[in-house]
Amino acid sequence: MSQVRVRFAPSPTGFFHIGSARTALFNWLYARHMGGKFILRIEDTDKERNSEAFLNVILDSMRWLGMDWDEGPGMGGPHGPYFQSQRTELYRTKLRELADKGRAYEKDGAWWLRLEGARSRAHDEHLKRDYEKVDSPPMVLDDLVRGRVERAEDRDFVIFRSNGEPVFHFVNVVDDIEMRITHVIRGEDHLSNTSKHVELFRAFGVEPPRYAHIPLILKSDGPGKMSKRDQGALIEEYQRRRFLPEAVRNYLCLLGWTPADGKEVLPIGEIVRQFDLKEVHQSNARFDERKMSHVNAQTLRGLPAAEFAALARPILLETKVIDASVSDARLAEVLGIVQEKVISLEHLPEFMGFFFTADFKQDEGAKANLTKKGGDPVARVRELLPALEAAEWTEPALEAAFAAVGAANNRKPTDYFAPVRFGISGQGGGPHLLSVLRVLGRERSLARLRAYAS
RNA sequence: GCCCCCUUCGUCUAGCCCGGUCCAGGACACCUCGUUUUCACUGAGGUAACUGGGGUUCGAAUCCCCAAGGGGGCGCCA
Repeated sequence: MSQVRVRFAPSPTGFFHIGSARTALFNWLYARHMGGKFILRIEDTDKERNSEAFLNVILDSMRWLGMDWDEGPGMGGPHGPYFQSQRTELYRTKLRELADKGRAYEKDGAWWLRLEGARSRAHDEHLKRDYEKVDSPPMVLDDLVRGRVERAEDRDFVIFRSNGEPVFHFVNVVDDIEMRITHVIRGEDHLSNTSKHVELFRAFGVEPPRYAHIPLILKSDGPGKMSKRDQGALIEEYQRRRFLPEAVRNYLCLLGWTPADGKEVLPIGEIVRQFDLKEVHQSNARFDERKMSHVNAQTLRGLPAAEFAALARPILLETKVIDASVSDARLAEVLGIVQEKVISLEHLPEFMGFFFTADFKQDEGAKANLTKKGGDPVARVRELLPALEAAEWTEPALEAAFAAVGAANNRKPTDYFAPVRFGISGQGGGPHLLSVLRVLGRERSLARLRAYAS
């Protein structure tokens, strides 16, 4: 069997949404799994909306998600150019080829594909009354994910507009032929178009590729498939919100495909190894950002500390939580207790800002919670302070101090936890309190608690 | 209107091809309890589904038919 060649063929509209990303991803996965080629072809035939900036939206997101292409923009390749806008001469040549064969004809200034046999609706006036069903064997498509699908194309259709430009179906097929595409993996919204495409392949006398129509991604709330306008539909949003690209990619894989062993968070190499079109689902999936967040959090936790630090430092610098003077060692100390609790890099600044400044914000919700519980947090801190001041600054010793004060005041040690946390960080949650105290350090911790208690 | 595809917990799904091991398993979310914090961590539990109706069969989530629901396509858009 010859080498697998798949392509992703977006049109640069200025958006790169999650559905396109998933289609690209499945193509990429299949190419990598099969040791084939992944081709990126830009369908920029629509001159109205076509610019370098729009193209870059796509290329940036592709790179961010780690989908590298073997042929296409910036890569070249033996079947270029990879921009349809540069292939217009080819399309004219191919149209002429069909016309010469009698498979294309002109009508109203446009060019139409003539279907074979009785199905062709010639433009003769007397046939124009339209629609009498023509008995013809349906096209049988053996789709790699949907199995046997039957559909008959029963009317001629336009392949070249009267303005001289070819239509999508035509260029798509011509390019797939020229680029030797072996498998077409695309959204189910193209399933009904496939009969047109197969007709075109046959008209050219070329064996059609194998098709795999993958399920669509539905919007998380209302009806219908996800569109550019929906919340969370654009890849760049997740980039901006500092999701890990590998986590977004991982989640996208889960929309329409399931790892055999049920382990959902896994490295891309493992996904490439396991992925197969035969296991792609047939039904549409609803997008769920909460699950994607979960995948993100899990992935974050699994990162080696050095890698986590390399991601965190620029974010903390940018948000002025730290400045360049903060050493790697100090940062590592703080990140060490933060990494397993935080769910997104986006939250890092607010989550750990208090380690680097005493001038932190007080969380109103947490504050309300403190008093709602009935106790007086300031009084608790006052009761505790002497014991902390006397304690050796290690977690076991601090723990013992909490216990002793609790016992002396007939309280649970944990009654002191929330007030202390709030006093030193202004927050209601965070890493384990004893480790926060340890990492924050004795002087800073005590100073903040004294200030809080007064 | 015509055509095509799909249909298991709220959501993502396993199981369906090769009917009994499924009073349906996992994950997210939610709830409860625990972990020396109220937490986004972590641990243990819990609520929750085979769209409906007919068949076939000793037996159906699994096979067949119909209906309903959902999605998509029907353009000189891509």
